[in-house]
Amino acid sequence: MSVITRFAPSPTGFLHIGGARTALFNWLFAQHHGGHMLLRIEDTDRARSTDAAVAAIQDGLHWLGLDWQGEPISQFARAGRHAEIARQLLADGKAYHCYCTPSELAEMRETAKAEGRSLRYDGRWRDRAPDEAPKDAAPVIRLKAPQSGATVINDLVQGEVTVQNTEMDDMVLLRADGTPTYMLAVVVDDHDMAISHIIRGDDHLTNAIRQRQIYDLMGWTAPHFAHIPLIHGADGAKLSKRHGALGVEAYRDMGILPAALRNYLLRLGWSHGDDEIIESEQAIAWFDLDGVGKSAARFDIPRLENLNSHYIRSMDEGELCRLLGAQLQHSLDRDLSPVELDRLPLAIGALKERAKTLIDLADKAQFLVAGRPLAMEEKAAGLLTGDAPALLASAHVCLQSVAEWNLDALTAAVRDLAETEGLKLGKLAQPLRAALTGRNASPGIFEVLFFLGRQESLDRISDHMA
RNA sequence: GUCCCCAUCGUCUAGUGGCCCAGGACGCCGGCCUCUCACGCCGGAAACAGGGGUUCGACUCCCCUUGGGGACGCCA
Repeated sequence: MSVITRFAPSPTGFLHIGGARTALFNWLFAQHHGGHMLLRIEDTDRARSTDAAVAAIQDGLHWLGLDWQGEPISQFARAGRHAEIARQLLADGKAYHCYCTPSELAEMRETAKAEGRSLRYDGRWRDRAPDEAPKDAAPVIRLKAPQSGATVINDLVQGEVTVQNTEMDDMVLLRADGTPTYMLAVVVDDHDMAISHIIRGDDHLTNAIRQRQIYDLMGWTAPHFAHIPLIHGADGAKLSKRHGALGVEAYRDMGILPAALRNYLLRLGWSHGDDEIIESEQAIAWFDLDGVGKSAARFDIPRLENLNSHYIRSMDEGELCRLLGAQLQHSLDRDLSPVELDRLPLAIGALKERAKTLIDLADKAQFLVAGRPLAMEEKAAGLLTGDAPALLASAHVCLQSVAEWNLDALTAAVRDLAETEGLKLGKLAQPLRAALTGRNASPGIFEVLFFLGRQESLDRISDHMA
């Protein structure tokens, strides 16, 4: 049997981080087994579905590097097929018309709550004769669910889950307006699309029991279920808007790399021994459902940033330069000059060791594109007091005479100067750093001189010498 | 309220009855390296929710309690 999974978001917003992980697991599982993933948009709630959300979800998936087979499938477009199944169930005596009004149902729930029972529909139309139906009311179609025994699913993550049928009511399949409910639509679509494995959040666990009843009554073989635990916010509560960054594009904007987010999301709820750094190719080879844990995980930004810094350091430098250039242009709100552009590949190796995010990287590259006179940070300004200006004047003279502006020559020149002045290197390096970068922390001072070039370096030094 | 699920360091987790007075990673603390900041390296503090069983032996199996989460819509 070939493996076909599906990612089935409802288009009511961006690609939620939890949804992203669900998509990743579906994708990985399909890839691992040589199958493929389908994308189905659960848009049967017309009032809440938007095209913008559909686009945002696809963008998010693309950015994350997850692909699916064929065109996205609109669930709403298949409403006719769903209704057909509902009518078939009705004709077979496995479903029935129910004429309860919304207020009647609300009342039912309240009474049940007051009496401490579960909030279920009481099945009052289940066995009524058709001629008792009110003339002017449109009915819904409800499933005639089994009333005794139990319904069981063998979940690939959660194990065997059993619910007594007395705990469940007759769910609505088709609304009074003839449109299908989610519960019916998922089952029909998953069946028609030949989905072999349903991998989704465990908030759907009890839904799986209800869906199982439909499969059984239709005489269909149910797919394998795998309900993965939810992701919680850093405070342990359910992830919500109050926790800030939620959509994958928010992480992109924070300067997180797709590879890092993938690795992070993978390790949230799934493990392979003590392995931490797992790139996609390895993940595909290793991923399986038995590595998925059963308990919810909290989202931890420092951990994500740590992984991100790893991927920043290990990614192709040319590609990283391109990302850095784009980020710099964005924050500067101007194009980079050819001279500035040329500094990027020189400095990228030193810069990437120090960055946790792309934003961070651009910030640390700031001195490469800053105009004179340099804006001084407070701690840098402090390094330029006392005999620093005089020291810088000596440095200016010394550096002016450097024949070849390369790392070796610059290292030798600065070290020699420190020695002749009788100073520890730090005494000279810090004022130089301040003058050259406007900060008290940067890549090594010889490198900074090299990246900036002779003219720019001398100019920046002269701005602060006595 | 009813039903379902879950429970190892602050966080993510390894652990499938003896290999565990519990291992790794992030974070944190200390040190080394050092022109600063990072990187890297070395070291440290830090957990089996509680109580009963089962067993020669429980982190591992069973039960209860507690705590957390989820579901109870003509939403998905």
